[in-house]
Amino acid sequence: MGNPNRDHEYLGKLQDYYTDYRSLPSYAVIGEMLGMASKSAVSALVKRLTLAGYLETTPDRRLAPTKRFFERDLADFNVPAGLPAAANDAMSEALTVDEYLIPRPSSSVLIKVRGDSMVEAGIHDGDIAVVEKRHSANLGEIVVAIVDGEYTLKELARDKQGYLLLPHNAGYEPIRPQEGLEIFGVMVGLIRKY
Amino acid sequence: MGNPNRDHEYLGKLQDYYTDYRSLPSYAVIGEMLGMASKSAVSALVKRLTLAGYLETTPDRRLAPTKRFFERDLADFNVPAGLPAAANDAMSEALTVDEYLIPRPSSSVLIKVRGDSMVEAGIHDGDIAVVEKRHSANLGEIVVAIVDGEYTLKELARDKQGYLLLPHNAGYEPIRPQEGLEIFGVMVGLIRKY
DNA sequence: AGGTTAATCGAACGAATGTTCGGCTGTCAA
DNA sequence: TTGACAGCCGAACATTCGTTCGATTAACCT
Repeated sequence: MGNPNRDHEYLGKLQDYYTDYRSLPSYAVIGEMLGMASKSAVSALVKRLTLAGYLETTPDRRLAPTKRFFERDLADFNVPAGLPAAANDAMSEALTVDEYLIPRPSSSVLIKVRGDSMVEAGIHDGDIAVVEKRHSANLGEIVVAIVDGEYTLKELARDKQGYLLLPHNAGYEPIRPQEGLEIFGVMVGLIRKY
Repeated sequence: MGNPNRDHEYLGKLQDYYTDYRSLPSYAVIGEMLGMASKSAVSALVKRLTLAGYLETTPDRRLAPTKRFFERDLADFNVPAGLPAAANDAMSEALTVDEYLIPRPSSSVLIKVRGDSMVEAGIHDGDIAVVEKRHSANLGEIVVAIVDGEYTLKELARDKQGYLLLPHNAGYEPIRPQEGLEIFGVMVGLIRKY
């Protein structure tokens, strides 16, 4: 072959570039970066990396990194033997916490929780709730509702008299909305910092 | 003006797109996405978003998101009554979820919580703990400790007999390490997904 | 040695890119 | 009402994009 396979090295430089700019350069610039004089060489490289699963083409024909693009060498991890199940399985395919918690940024809002009416559901004062804006919710979901002009975080429930909002704290009473119940959004995640 | 300022809405759609593809579309595609018929409108929008600090241009003239692009609006819970749509006005600050939770990536580990020994501290089975690797901890901190070769998440405490690990669940007994107590790290954050 | 194949070069090409400028329209303040 | 102005349209434009194809080079195989 013309050369030992330097694709891994090339990939590394692309990863560095993307880390710096959150964007991939054009073929011309890639060639410059990697020391290639022709764009056709870059084109071939891109084909190889695409085949290997590191790059892909968006529906509108733009070059974009795949999830695998962000994989790091296992050697970097240096895991002590017997580490408790690291959260890789939980985070599954997400590369960042942000992506894990917020799949649809435009319809999600972060809301700081005030009060202790939900402590028994593991939601404390000062926690941050990830709320997906919706006007409907299922029973049993934790929702941000607007009751008498005030925002409140409770579990959505219903009995024979209609909908009601359940706190998760023995010291609080369920709320029965007087005039209509308006749902602001549904809680889909929780963030806490110690 | 020709229109109320919809830039925030436009930004949201760009964020959604980038979340899906890790790449920004061309002006033509942006226009399609946002319902603009002319690329010049997109060009103007990009200028506005660049001025506002959400976008930037790489050294080789490619459009790229900035760090601020990934910030999320954080609303406080007791927002004054008003139209639900007006809630965006009540944003107090903005933060990036990753930086907020993981200030020191190289020394932090995500660990999935197993069991219910800490439920009364609002830590449930299946939650993900953000753990900062350290070999020492202060009393009262929640730590990942290694006891008899097993990893466990508990509060660090001490009495006249020495160190002990406190569960936060009435059904569990405190653990008194037999031979030495090894600290793996300290819990600094919590992530939960519903 | 001869043959094969992978990686690159160099040049040419049509398609797509982002910029620019004049004109239109709806909103706001005076 | 009038004027200013922000947002958008539409078209023209030079630049840059990524693709393609034939030729060249170097490692590997038999």
